[in-house]
Amino acid sequence: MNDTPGYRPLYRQVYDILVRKIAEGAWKPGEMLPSEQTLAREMGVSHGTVRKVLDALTAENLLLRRQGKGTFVAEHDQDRALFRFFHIARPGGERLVPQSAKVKIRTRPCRAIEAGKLALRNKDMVFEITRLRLIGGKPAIRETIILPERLFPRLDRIGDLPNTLYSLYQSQFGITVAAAREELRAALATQDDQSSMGLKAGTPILVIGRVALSLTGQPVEWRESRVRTDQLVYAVTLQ
Amino acid sequence: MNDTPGYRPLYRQVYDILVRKIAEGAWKPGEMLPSEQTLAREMGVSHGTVRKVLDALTAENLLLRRQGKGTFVAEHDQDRALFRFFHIARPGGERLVPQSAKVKIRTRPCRAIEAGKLALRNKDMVFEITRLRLIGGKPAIRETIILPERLFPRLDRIGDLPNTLYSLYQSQFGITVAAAREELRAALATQDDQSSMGLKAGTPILVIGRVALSLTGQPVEWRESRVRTDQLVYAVTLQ
DNA sequence: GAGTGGTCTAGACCACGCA
DNA sequence: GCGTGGTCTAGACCACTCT
Repeated sequence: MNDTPGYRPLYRQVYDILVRKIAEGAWKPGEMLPSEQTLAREMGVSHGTVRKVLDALTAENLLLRRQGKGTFVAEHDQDRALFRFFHIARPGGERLVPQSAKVKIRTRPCRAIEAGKLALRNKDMVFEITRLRLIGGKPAIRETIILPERLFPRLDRIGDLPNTLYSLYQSQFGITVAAAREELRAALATQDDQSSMGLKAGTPILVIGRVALSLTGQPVEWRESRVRTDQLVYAVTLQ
Repeated sequence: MNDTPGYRPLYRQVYDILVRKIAEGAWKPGEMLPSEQTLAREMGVSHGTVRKVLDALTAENLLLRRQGKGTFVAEHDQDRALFRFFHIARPGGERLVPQSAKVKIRTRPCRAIEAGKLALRNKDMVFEITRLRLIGGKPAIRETIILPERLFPRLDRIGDLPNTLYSLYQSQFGITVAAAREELRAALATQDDQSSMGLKAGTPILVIGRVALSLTGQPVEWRESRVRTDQLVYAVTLQ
């Protein structure tokens, strides 16, 4: 019947249906899904098959299950989810929550490199957010964030952008960041880096480029973070 | 009855038994495990419980399952496993296999910082391996690798160290690297960096520190990689 | 006590690899 | 044709949460 896979297991079909419904907002972040029994009945499959899918989605941080309570759509401002995409830490591993300062937002046509990262056409309009992030009260990261205007209508009308943007994307625009690709390299602090973060000329900094992907795999944000790493590191665990 | 977990599900017990047996070398890397049916019978649990555990171990890259053939202990020199701990790539994502050059090995007492990373006592003996890594034929990474002598007896008697050390650890010393913690920061190229990799003074480089952990969570290797990132990046996917 | 997820079982049938 | 893993089912019982 189908051509690409030739055959799709039942649990795969159930998986796709649930992901699509979550992406469409059939259940909002934080809301409870129907129980396993109910889902199984509605979809005409067994308890075990539904369970396998719910377990997989939980492992992917898309759902949250609590015994005795129910299965919930994961929210970005929850516990560990906060640090899923934030990897700056003190050497040794201690993670700190950064504050945002000097937040600016403007609208402009996207540049070629941004069009490539975000799968836009040249000159499509984007929002450009720039901000300074403080760790322990001291300037530590300078960020530029590019968002397609089409996906975030009237973003610039929002008064105060919150510290954790991904919660905003999710609650205000129905966009859940499900994955990200990052590329890291070393560079020298520019003039702007130096004045923003109080660095001397010739200081090396860590530059992190990130493409954030939605539930459907669509690129929704391009971000460049310029980090001073005299007191901080980028920490990652490989398993 | 127990205090810490209070209760350990059956599948958790089966999981622990299998990990221990693999760590002890009951089955060597590349060898086939008994079939699901056999394991279930021997352990007195059901097919489904064994299956749940084997699936989990497969997801952790500890086992490899092939329909129609069997379940095998994963090897480090297999396909995707090669890149599990190697994240240097060209911008955009293309991964290249690095070559090793100028490999040197010596024995010495460990330093305080290494003792901390590897949970050694001060002055425990370690092997220090230094090497230059070439990507596309050009010097790109300078590495220092510290190994506890106790875990790698007579490592210095091995003539040619292979390009992929983790395969060697596994095949010659029965040590499987199962996870790693990395910390990245930016630094300026040292004199040695400059002469080894042909860099100018004041060039920023990426410094990657890594502690590699065995199946049992024991730290077995400390490594520092100094990477030129004018043509390369450190690429990571967050999910 | 009712409803939820968590564990565990027993068994059926399918798809794949190999001799 | 046999043995392997892969899928799917139906049902039992346990553990947790809330009322």
